[in-house]
Amino acid sequence: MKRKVTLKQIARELDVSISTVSKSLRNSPEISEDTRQKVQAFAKLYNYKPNNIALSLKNKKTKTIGIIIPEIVHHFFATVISGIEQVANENGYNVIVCLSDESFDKEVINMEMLATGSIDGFIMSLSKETQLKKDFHHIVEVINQGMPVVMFDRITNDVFCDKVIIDDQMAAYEAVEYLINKGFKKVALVTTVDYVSVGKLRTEGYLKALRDNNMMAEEDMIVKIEDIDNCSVKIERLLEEQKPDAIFAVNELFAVTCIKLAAKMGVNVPDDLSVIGFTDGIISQFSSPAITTVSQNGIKMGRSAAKMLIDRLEMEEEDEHYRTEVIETHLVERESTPTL
Amino acid sequence: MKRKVTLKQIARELDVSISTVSKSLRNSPEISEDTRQKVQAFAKLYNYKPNNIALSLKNKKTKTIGIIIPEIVHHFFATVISGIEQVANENGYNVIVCLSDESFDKEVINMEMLATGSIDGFIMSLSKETQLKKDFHHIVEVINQGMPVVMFDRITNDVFCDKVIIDDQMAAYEAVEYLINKGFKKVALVTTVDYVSVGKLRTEGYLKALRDNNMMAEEDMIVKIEDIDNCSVKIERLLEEQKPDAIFAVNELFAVTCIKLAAKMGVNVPDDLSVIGFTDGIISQFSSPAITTVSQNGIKMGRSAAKMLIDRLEMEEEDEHYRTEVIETHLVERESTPTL
DNA sequence: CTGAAAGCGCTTACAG
DNA sequence: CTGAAAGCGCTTACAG
Repeated sequence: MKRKVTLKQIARELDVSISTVSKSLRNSPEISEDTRQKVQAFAKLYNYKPNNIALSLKNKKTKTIGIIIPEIVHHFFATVISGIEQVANENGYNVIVCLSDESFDKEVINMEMLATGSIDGFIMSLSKETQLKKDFHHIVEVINQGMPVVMFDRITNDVFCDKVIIDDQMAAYEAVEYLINKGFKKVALVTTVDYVSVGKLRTEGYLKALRDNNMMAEEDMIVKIEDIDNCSVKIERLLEEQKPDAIFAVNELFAVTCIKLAAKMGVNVPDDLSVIGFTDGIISQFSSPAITTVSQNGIKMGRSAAKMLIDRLEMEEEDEHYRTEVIETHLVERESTPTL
Repeated sequence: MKRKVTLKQIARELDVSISTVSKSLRNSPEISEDTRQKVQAFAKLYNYKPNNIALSLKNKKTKTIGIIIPEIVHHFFATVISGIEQVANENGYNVIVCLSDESFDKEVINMEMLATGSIDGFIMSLSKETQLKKDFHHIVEVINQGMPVVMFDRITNDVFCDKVIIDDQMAAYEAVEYLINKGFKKVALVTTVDYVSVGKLRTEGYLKALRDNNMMAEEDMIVKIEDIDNCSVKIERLLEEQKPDAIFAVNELFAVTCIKLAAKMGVNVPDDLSVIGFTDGIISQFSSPAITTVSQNGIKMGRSAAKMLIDRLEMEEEDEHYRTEVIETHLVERESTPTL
């Protein structure tokens, strides 16, 4: 077992000073061609690599990005990480991932843990609990300490920082209008509880689309789901009692659940019922029928967030001007809506 | 903007030495009750937190685990990360994630990048290209430097280290035997190319199950898929020409693809064709019909891998004895196989 | 051209 | 009880 070699050891071995070794390896012009070559050859032989931690301490930057997301076993978030990782890698950054598990406390703990030196900046999406509590002191604090934060998807307007979002309201509006234009008269909504920012915005888009088309929004046609695990009853009741001819669901789990429950009740999708989901994930692609959905390009969101963060990290002067980037969405037509 | 406060600043502020501040905060008995309280109060007021990087350099451990996996947009791997993260968190560790993108070079680069001080140990699953090349020098090197590595799922026997796997061959054997016991006579296999270790083992399990039941393994009943994106032709040909009554697919993507293609050809699952997949992911759960599958508990594998790594990191003496943990699997019966 | 010194932020054995 | 010193591994302004 040969342990990692340090400058000190090389210096001792070659009988020169540590400074000389360091400078040689960095090709400083101060050093004679001769010693430089000698040192470099030796370093190569022993596979010397500078210690990242020492560099971080010295340079006061770690070249790593902290990501805090609610969960990773969720296609959309995995997709965003993938995008972040691409850009991070291209720029010599690493990525450290923490999961809040939708818990406020875990989000706070993770942020504090990372904020003390481990990373240069954050990319995050709020936990449900944080959105419910509307307590963002941990984020504001980090920003005040001079550490940049980029929020994506589940954001809040109460914190000033860079953001990457989609236009949730508009995207929902377009999806619902698409259904209306197909001639559907009873378009139901399956959405989240209101405190989830994106759910709320998508709900608003739904309402607006109905309004603009002179259709009444009926309370009974809207199902708000708190917890995916026991949502079946509510959806079944919707299908039975309201008999909608189309459903707009604010995520793909809701959409596929609607389709499965409909099938169980003998309601055929798309013949008797059309369904549009949100987030173009693996479920939408592979469910039968494949689900028409609002695509939300996670890779792109991740790449964009990483770019914004790195730009800010490598900026010369501080810039108090924050940007919000809106990633475009579009409707992916598949089998859960009629083809003409 | 109030920047992070350091021991030095507290010391200056309170007009004591840095050592005194440090000791006070760590409740050293050397320090008088009086100054200790004073220092602690002040530190609390200014929200002092020791700098992780400085601690890492001093202690020569970073309390972070490096994860290298082929991709993250893959339910199984996301699941494993989630399990690792749980145990890491419980033990005060962070998790740094790198993706090899199935590329040997990226795997090597990422390992070297992390190995130089950033982390205390690795948890990894090999990229396809690495398995194809059978070049593991980067892993051996890291281990020789004294940095522990735990491999999971896609492993190799050519490297000595801790491992977490399932018994792929046995699990496949059981799945195929299950089909045979149901009375199916023409059980086809949809698998990966041979160099993917888990694919190969599952293939062997399939062959053994046939053999043990006095059934002939026919070449035409076995489809080996290199690349998911253009596998349709091969599977369609299998369905058309061989008309299997059951298919064992070595992952859920293959399984769902078989079902979708069968549906397109008017072959009903499970009435005309039974399908069993592998890896109990989101696709198996939500596809229609839901897919009977060999569950491979990613969370458990992740937890176990993290536990093994942390145990080794916190072990007093070096232990040259490596363990291989086998996580149990079981068949989850769903709609793609007959119910009786 | 080379090396000693200071410093990044911390801890701890040792001296006073 | 307090503080100076050494050290983790590195870089760089400065002296010689």
